[in-house]
Amino acid sequence: MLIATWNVNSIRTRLNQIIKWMEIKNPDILCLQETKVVDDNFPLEPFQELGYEVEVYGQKSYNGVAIISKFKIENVVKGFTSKYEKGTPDQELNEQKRLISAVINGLKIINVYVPNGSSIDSVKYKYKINWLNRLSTFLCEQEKEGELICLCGDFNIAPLEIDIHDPNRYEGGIMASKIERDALNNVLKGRFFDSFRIFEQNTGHWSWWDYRNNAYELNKGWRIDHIYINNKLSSKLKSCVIDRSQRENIQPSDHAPVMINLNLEDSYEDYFEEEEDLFEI
DNA sequence: ATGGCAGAAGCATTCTGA
Repeated sequence: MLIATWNVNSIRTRLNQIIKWMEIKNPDILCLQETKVVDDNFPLEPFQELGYEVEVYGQKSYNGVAIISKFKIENVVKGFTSKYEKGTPDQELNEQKRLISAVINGLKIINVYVPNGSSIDSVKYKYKINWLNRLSTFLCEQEKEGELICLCGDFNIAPLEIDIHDPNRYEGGIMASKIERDALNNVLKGRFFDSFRIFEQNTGHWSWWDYRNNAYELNKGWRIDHIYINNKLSSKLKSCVIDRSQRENIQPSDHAPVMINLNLEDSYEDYFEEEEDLFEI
């Protein structure tokens, strides 16, 4: 099963290149961020014509996330589910459409667009940390024994120094500060693993290049788009790649898609569980 | 230290992103 995440920086502007990419790569599940459109104006038909189901959670101009899937999308959750009343922190954190979750083929997909935070002295930075802390409790609420969970999206955080082209210049700043990384690690709690780092330990691999200053041509990038998988899934992970070719499109997104391949069939664990079930009968 | 590039809204220019 192929699962991809892509900050497309406007679904309507990027539609044709996304469709073309899907026809080539044939992902089973595609998680989008920064769709920048209200749900009624999301272009569903091109994806449906390719045989996909679509669930969207967007707003005007900013943010917006979507899950596109070849398989039935179930148990959709939009925003942080909350039993609290208006005026609570949850309401403020849900005003920006940044989280959509669903169950697909028994696999829980959580697609996030983490706030950028602007700069570390900004109120937006506080919002980012608050948002990540709420994501941490959301994830705890979502975790069930034995469940397969994939947490992916644009995290706007370089997890390590090696995820920045010029750490001397950027370490400690926005997307590279200790407080952000601690908040991210508190979300992951040691139970979720960075798919990309299971296969690649070297620097020089980026998922985002600034539109400005010729950053792509100079290969001055950051790795801020991630696919995290929990323990249960890690034994099924076959690959994780960043498709930087999409950053070379005419009028590209500033992000490249990231994709994992999971082998959900024929795993030893599944076989073992089947045997266990038979034994119980 | 600042701006640079891009998209949306909406029609000149501002806001936001990372």
